[in-house]
Amino acid sequence: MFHLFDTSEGKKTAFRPSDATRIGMYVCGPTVYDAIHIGNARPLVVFDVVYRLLGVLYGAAAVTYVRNITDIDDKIIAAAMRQGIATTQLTEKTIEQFHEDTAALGCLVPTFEPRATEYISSIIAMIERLIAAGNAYITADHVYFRAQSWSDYGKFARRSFDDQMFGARVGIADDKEHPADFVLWKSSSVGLDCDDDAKVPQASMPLWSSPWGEGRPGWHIECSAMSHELLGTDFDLHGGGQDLIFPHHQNEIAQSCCANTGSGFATHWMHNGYVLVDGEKMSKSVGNFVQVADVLGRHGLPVAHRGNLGRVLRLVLLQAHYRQPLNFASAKLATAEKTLKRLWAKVGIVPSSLHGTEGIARAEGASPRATADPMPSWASLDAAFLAALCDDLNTPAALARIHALAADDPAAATRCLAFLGLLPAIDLPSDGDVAIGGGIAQGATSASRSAAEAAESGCIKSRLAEPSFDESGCIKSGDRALQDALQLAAQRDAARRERRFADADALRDQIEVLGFRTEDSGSGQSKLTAID
RNA sequence: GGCGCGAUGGCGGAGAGGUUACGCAGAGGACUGCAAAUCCUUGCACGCCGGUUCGAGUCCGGCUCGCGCCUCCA
Repeated sequence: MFHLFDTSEGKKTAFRPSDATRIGMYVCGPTVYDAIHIGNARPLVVFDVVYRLLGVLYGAAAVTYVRNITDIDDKIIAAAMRQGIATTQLTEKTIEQFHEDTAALGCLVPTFEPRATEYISSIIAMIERLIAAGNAYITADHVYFRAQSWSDYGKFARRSFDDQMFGARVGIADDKEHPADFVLWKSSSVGLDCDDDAKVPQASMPLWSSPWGEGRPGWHIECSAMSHELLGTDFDLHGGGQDLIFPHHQNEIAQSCCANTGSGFATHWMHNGYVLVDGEKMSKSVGNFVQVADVLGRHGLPVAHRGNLGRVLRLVLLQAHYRQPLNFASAKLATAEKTLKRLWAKVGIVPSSLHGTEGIARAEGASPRATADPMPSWASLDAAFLAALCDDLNTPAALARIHALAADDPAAATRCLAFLGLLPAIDLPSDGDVAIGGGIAQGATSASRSAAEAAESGCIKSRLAEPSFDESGCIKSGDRALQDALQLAAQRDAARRERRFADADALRDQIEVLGFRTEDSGSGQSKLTAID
């Protein structure tokens, strides 16, 4: 049984779905005005593992995973204005980029990925119910949720009205009845709520008509509306970053419980810890963020090569327990890359390269374990591995188990790696909408193909006996440095054969200048590896 | 002011009242013409002060330092 630390209870509890054949899971997705950074990537990866785990425990078909896209927000409007484009143009572009990033990170595609703009009528209906019930009120420019109208307000986030420093960070709008009230709907007359110059209402603002005039929804209401539409009044698990506990999730709960009579909303809540930089929270406003695209090579690489760097970042994110703060540093990527390469080699997977350079690895003697079921069943997964994950998603312990397994049961280790989404994927589909699968089942097929292809492609052999370098067909004809290095490697092989070791060492130095490392194997075969 | 989190070996990072976490780096060995890779072996630890206990990284109390949230945030 899966045990998780439930934010609403403040302790570890058993995950008890109300109906084990219909499990609903909702995770707050991105507001699409800019590419995601590593802090945003953490919940994507963490809850992807939760999704996989629930799929294994209850059956993939039983789990409905909803991860929304917030495509209407004042920051989006402001960013689009700054760039001189329509908001939809910006959101489409950003969503495409987002899908590329999540695919590189090895995340399965959620069951539903609803967009706020597609649920405006549900949002309006919910606001109407809140007004009718006295939980919301209308001012000249806004519709507000009346926080004090719900007696449990603040309970979830453990905050009382009396103890708060209202306006600690942002100013309090003067048409509110109480500082804790929050916006459900903004009329078209209200300017942008953002830091830059576009604070006045703009003609180009996206607008929807409503009983309160033309306007746009507030921030929290869309998640309540979408989860209600797709998962129903009550569902099993709601997740997100710790910074969403208050106010976002508290407000979602308040809205949903008030608008849907008798609702308890989500029964379990999980929140991941922050990604830090030099001990401080990574955030856009501080400017200390690293985008996922930066890690993947700033779009300088073909999509096919970004996947494995995404897997490296995925490993970095899974190496710490999800509730712990994670201090990001590029050195962690280097360490994780080394760890991952070794693990793959140990279980017999040889990806062509983690980087964009034409990588060369020798596949000989290393057979892909693609026969292992890449998205294994409950029964085929190592029990200790599964137990670690079931213990509040202890991925570091699960990874330690994989290391132990790699030595004496590579096939089992490979199944675990596949389950965690840590197999190489050098040929991700570029169209993004397929990513690595439309669900757990497809994800499996695709991951298996990737592993097999990883082992088969991008390899080249240099033999002492017959130095024929293009037999594998993996050499890029246009790659001068590689061709030169291979020539030198042939000469070096000959020199070694003739025991002219001084010449051989000199040749090795020359090859290194070209960017390749020479490695000799005991069987008299040499191999080249691209130096990072 | 309120609420919450963290401190583990050189680094990262689990665990948790008595027994190897694990990874990376280091050391020694095997292998190698030399390297690399690989394999084997190995050293290194629980912020500070008290307390409970036969026994405390682990429980209790206090302290120090760092961080987060209090209506932008994943």
